[in-house]
Amino acid sequence: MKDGPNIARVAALIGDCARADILTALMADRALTATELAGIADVTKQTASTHLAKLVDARLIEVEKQGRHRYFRLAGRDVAQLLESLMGVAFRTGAVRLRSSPREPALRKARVCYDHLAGELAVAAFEAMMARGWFFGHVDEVSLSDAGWDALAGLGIDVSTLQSARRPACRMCLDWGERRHHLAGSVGAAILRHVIDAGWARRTANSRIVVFDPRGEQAFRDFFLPA
Amino acid sequence: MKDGPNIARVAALIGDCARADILTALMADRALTATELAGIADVTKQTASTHLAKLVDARLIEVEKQGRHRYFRLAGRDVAQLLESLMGVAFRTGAVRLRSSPREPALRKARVCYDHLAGELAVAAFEAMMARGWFFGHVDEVSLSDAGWDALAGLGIDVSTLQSARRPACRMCLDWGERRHHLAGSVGAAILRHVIDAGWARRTANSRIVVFDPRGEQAFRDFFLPA
DNA sequence: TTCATGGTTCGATCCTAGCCGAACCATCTT
DNA sequence: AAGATGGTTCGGCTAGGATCGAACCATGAA
Repeated sequence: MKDGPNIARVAALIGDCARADILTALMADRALTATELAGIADVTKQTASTHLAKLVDARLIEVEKQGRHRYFRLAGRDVAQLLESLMGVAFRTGAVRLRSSPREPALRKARVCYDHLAGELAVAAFEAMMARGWFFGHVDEVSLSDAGWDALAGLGIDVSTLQSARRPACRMCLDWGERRHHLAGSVGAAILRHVIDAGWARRTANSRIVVFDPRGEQAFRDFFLPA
Repeated sequence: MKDGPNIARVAALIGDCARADILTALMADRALTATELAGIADVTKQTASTHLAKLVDARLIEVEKQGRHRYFRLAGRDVAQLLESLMGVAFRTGAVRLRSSPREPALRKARVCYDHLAGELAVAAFEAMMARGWFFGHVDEVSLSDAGWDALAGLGIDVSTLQSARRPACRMCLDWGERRHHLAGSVGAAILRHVIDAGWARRTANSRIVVFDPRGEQAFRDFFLPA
């Protein structure tokens, strides 16, 4: 009957509550894992999994594997814009839904990601290190430069002991709070170890939050984020 | 869990094929009656009636009674914008509707696509315009050049009135029959309007076919497809 | 290695919503 | 008035798809 793009297929995908919740969350929260999204949409993991598969298949979202996690994000600007348009219309027509979502500031600031540091501090530190030329390489493959090697030695981190066949020394890891990368790999793990061992911060019992004490945060900033 | 507008409800409304067809037909800025829309969506009157009631209830379309007819139109610019966004995403993701049935030759030659001209003539005209440097830009973003501006002014089309923040003036639209692009956007719509207003061609009642009369086709070719 | 956790696949259930036939109402024509 | 046409409402049928329990695979931790 018609030619042109099939808008019904796309709209129907967004037209399910669970999937709409997922997409909306990805608009605000940047990159999230499948189980997080299942919680947000208030469905089981299985259900979320099938929804996510459909969204990926339709190229509305993209996935990035990282270890046993899968991080999902919107596939492009046009999808975000489409969602905004939808919100505009939904708002004008009075189709509003109210609920609230508290968010943990401490978790956003600094937390553990597997065995390395994540959060605002970690992202800022990584970007500063990059800017100072401590690393070279592309997105997937990053290596420590001589300058980086020396700098870390100044912290007492001996990089030579971290070289291992089993595990890359440096890796970039997508930060779900910031949607930018922070440092992973054995060097990233060594830095977290140093942060804890030097008494700059401590890990909390049953959460991933890393609590810096004021002097520790200052020391961290002095070293990684010089003005 | 979430707050904000309920986008799922709106998206689900558009997510039905019949309703999507109805909305798409209404994008051409013309008010259509219920039975016309039933024909376009290829459903019975009853079915169309319930669909239209839902769309009106959700304030996506508006209705105007006139005698025993009821004329429907889109409820606002935001709805049109939303539909365009949907088309953009649907097009990028390759969700295009296949229709393999043998085509009427008239339909293949010239027809209405939303609110602009499609078909062999439209594709040829667009390619000739490109070749003559009336446009510049990439695939997704095309703009009118000074030469194009002047040329259209020669037809009596004042491009300055077509500039709108809501809608791109020029867009490329894939012609399903030809598998090549023709011109969409407000400039494309203005050209179709001129073709009709100048008496070069007329739209048919219940189909998308555009019928050129011989002299009109000659005038169209003289202007857009000079030898 | 064994265990725990993140994620997927399968099968079955259940329910929504689209669809149409038929009857009905409303408006114009004759 | 009767007839024709545009449009709606009602009831029942049906298909598609959202959902979850359970079992399964993959990866990291102990």
